[in-house]
Amino acid sequence: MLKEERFDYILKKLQTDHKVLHTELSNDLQVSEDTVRRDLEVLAQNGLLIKVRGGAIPHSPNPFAFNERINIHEDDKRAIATKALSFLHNGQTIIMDGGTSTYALVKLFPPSLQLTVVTPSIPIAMQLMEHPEVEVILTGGRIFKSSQVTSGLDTIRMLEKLRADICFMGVCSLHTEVGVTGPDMDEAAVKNVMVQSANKVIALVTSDKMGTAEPYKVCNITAMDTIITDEAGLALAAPYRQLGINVI
Amino acid sequence: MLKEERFDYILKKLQTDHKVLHTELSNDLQVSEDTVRRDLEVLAQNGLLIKVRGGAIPHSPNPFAFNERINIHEDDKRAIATKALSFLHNGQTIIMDGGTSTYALVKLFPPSLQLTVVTPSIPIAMQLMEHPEVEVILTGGRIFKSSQVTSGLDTIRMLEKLRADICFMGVCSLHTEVGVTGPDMDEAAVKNVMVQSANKVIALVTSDKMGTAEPYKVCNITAMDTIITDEAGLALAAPYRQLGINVI
DNA sequence: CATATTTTCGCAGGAAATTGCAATATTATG
DNA sequence: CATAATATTGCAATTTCCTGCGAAAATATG
Repeated sequence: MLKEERFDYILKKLQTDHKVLHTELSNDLQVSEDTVRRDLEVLAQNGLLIKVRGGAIPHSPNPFAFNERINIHEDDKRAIATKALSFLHNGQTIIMDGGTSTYALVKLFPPSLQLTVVTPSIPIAMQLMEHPEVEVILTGGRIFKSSQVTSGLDTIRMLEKLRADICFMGVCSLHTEVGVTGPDMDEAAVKNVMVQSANKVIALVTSDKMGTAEPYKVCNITAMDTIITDEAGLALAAPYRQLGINVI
Repeated sequence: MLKEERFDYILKKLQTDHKVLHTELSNDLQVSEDTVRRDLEVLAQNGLLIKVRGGAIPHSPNPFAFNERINIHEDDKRAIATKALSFLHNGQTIIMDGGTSTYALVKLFPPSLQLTVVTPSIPIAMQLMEHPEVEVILTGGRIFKSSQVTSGLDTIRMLEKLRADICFMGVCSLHTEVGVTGPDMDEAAVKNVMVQSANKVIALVTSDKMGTAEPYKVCNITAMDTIITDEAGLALAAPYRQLGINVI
């Protein structure tokens, strides 16, 4: 067995279990614990995990913002993303907002899908770089380390010039009267431009975001064409539907 | 059996098995392990696979997957990066070109360094997102999947508006007469703007890039203020020094 | 067709990397 | 503080890698 295969195994196990133990790995890989320890040492030096006594834990590139949230409503988000897939067709230009729901969506892109994706999100851009058919355009600007998106005037300027078929909106609070809101002024401004630059706006929201509001307004709720949510969210769908919004 | 047939077999096996071993290939192809090793050497140089101890693994489409990053520990690049560090001071605005040499440099940033870094490189942006003090500005534009940088008009426009203290140039060929050249037209145009937007230009080049040229011109060699290179590169320094360029 | 040149390939021996083991230090925990 | 678990270090056995060399095959050249 090649050393690289062990690395692969360790990293995969780390991703699913969120921790690895010397003893377990020694068993799984049929090598001594010393070798496991040395493997972890190498991986740690490359920033791929963090060694701790007895084993190792994952190293989120961005401490506790993005990668933490990603596992919280994993199933819900995947369900939402699966519904969203049916809106995508070859040749479209898509604006993909940042956030874990939209990230879950691009992870589900079938390899044959041909799209142009415009996004301010670095994780989404990275994910799509592995995709053979998708053209990726990253909006420029200052990086917000907590949410791993670019923001600011440059971002807005690039989006303004754009005309997209669909905009998928990520993390936002939805409220029938307050509209779509976010926690950051700059990001809210960016989202606002996204909405304006797309023919159709689809919000991906877990139920815990529905009926809530945050300080900065993105747009009116009627700017949304479709809201895709989870089981619990559907129970709250009635008032949105009355406004003519498609909730699925 | 022709060499090309062996290549074919190796690549096919690599695709199905996700790894190949010297011993296995030697058996399958009925040639010595030395020959297998030389074959893998050729394939690796053409970027078709990655040699590892005992065999080879596929060239992962995922850009900075573990196996790629791990081999970045080339001493030359780290030595170059270490020299470059001394040019950095708190408060500066830096343009950081893409490439493995510049990537090696940002990996060495001490945690206390306070900079604003403007870059078209996604790996560099990702690396710096983990840095507590560095402000990161990513230039927007279409992503070139092979080199992991943004390029195009939007990139140029963002860089044009900028005034940076230093620009660190990455992968480029240097030639005393032809100047600085690169393999891609768009990227060369972007690099050209980088050079113009910085007060001082520092090239990070391994010796194998010195005295060579590629199709697209970035700028004259005299636009470089300093060239940082490895041991072997210093031996080729004389003609550059005669032009008033600091070579270290 | 004969000869020269280049390419390919296997082999040998020394260099380097990998791995497991044992001895020793360090840390956690009651 | 004592004891057990875990880490580190040095070392040796093994495997793998690299280099130079020569033989054979392929190719070029007159």
